[in-house]
Amino acid sequence: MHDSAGRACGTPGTACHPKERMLEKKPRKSLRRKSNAVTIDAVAAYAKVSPMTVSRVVNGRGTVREATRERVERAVRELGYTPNLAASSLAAARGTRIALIYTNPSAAYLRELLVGALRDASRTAAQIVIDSWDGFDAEAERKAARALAKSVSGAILPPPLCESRSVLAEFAEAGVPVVAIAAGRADNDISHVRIDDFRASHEIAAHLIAQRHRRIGFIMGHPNQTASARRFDGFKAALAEAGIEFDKALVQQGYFTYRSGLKAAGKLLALRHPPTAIFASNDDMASAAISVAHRRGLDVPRDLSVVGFDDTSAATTVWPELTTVRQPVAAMGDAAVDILLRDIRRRDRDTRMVVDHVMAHQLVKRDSVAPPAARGARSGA
Amino acid sequence: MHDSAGRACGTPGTACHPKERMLEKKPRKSLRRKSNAVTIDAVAAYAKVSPMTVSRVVNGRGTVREATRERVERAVRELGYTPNLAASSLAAARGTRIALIYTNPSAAYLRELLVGALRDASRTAAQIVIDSWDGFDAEAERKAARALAKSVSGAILPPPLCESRSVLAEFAEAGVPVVAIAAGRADNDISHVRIDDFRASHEIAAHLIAQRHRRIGFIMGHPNQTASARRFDGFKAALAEAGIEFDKALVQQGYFTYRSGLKAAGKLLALRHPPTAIFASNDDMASAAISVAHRRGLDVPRDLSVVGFDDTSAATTVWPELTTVRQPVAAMGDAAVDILLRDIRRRDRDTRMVVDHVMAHQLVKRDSVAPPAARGARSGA
DNA sequence: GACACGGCCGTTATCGCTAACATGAATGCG
DNA sequence: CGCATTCATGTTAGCGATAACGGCCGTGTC
Repeated sequence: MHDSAGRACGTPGTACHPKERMLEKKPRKSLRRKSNAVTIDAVAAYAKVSPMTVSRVVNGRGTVREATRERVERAVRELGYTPNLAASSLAAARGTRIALIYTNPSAAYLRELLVGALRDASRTAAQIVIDSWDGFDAEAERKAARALAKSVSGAILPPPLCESRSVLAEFAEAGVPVVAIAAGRADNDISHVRIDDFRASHEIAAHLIAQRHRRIGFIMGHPNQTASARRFDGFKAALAEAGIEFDKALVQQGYFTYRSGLKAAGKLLALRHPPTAIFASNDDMASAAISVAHRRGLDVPRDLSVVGFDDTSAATTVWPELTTVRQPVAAMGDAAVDILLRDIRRRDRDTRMVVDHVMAHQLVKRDSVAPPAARGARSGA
Repeated sequence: MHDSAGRACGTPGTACHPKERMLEKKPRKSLRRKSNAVTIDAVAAYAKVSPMTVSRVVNGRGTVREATRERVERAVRELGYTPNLAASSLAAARGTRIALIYTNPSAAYLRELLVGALRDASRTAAQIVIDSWDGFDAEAERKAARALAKSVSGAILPPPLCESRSVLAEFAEAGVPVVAIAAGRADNDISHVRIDDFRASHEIAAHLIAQRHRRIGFIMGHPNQTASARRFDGFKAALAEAGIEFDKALVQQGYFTYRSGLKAAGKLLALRHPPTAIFASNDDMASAAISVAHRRGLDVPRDLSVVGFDDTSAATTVWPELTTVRQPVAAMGDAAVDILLRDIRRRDRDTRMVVDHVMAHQLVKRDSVAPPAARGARSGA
């Protein structure tokens, strides 16, 4: 059936005749070779083993006798061998294509994620393909997921996509492993890379409290993202721990947009007893809060402290610069690719590998926080 | 000498016996395949051509009849084919790695550029490696360039790196083609992808003038970027054309940062005869201008119109949203990769290919511009 | 002592793609 | 009209690595 192979074997003078074979081995000179890099064959010859054994040693897979391993390792070292990633991932046939899908996320956020993902991808010869599903409705998303699942062997889903059950289901059905970035709660079926939103939120709220703030306004994140609730919980916990009564008049709904932050901050500052600090669930809304404060003639941080969340570029393009929580987004992208690759590789087993990778966040103190002014200072100014 | 090979051939029952070989050929059915991705063979079959022809079409190399090309292109589209990067670069043995280097650019800008570059890269099986040279001095840049030139076969340089003579020289010496993104003036030795800053600036200034603005403040861009001067020239040309006398008191130096915009706008609005509109050389500085206006109790656009430049995400995260000039940054990234690949491919000739690709910009009208209020309206409010 | 079993390592056949060469048709030229 | 050329496409042979499989050999096991 495989006609070229058949023909080759029926033809005299080819590989099928041992004697002739040896002869024709002579004119074998790679007319193709361009790179002068050392290959696995060179190492194999040097160590007097087969290329396969070298591969086993290099990848630490399979069983190799200690003496052999050492011989190979020495050869690798002495020849300065570096595996060709392209060849490796081709041969391993491990689908090496990973989708990164986004739907209108914060620009800064996506950029960081891409930077991270790419850094890892170029190390491991993985291929990132990005896809924008801006403005897709649920049905379109489902379709796109189904189509994409056919051509990639892994997918990275930043928020808010990672919360979409139907998209997740589509990938799961196709057997394509998925990593959710920064989803608030761990879903048991898929891998996650995230920070501990609760602890981070708790920390920054505690920072505000340590500066003697007692009336702290809170601007919530989008209700369809679980991270929002986590951040709110962390805030409340910090309050409770400090023995501060939770005042729900100081909480406003936001949607992670500058616009929504404007509205929420406006309401907060129009209160008869306005807060002395505002904790916004992301940097965009925190920027908006600063803008509103300025418009009302308040100085930040003297009259009002403001903190954000994420440490996106918005945090440093406003003035004063925001105190916020840094998410290591680039590292998260890196980690996501790593997890996916690992999972894809061990696809032989039926065991799907699910990891929940929680990364360290960092409280970044900048200029938007100060102790509250003495009572009456504002009207006196 | 090669003892393992010798042993194998002397051993009975192995590949050296033709008969046995034929028998074992039967059960040959790709036991290997794991990825269900669309391959070049699938496309070839669908388009009823050989894989080689598909390769030619996808890579734009060699000669293919127009009709055939279209058939293949349709097949590619309908099957959703994406070339396998690993296989491609393995076969071609061609360095297919392209560096994208950045030094602290606007986040939104880089993201767009990456998105564009990657889109093309995944189409053409190129591999993008990104590198950050944040905070490098001239010497460090030179060193990094030299090192990088050894491992990549092309480089994309967004501003301000594309203005660095020494970096350019380093790549040129190594024979690595370079594409400068959005450099203001075309350098004759390297390829460029940019918009016509002069015309774009002229256009948006004319828009302001058409709204009957006569006193227009201008915030300049960073003096070390040639695009800044181009934008300034376009502004002045529009003024001259409308017969408006150029008033240098209405021009302030800026540095493309929010912070510098704050200062410049502050000076402009503190003037005895403040402008009725401000033209900032980028969106960040325009956002700052809005912030300053708000702090002074001015309504935008009623009391002050503001326009920006670039249409980065900053343009839509402020309120009111900015009227600005849209640079097709993603498309520019795409184009840059394309140019590089084309150049790399025809490396056989000694002719270096230099192109100057000027892309179309677009005036985006949003809510930050209105005709100037009647004199005295502000104090009356 | 025959047979099963598992550690160690070699052979083979690809992975998906493309450089180089081969082929065949259309065209040019004297 | 024959033969060189060019154009358009197919064929062959790998690129450098690994999965799958099988052979050899020492160890148990009954």
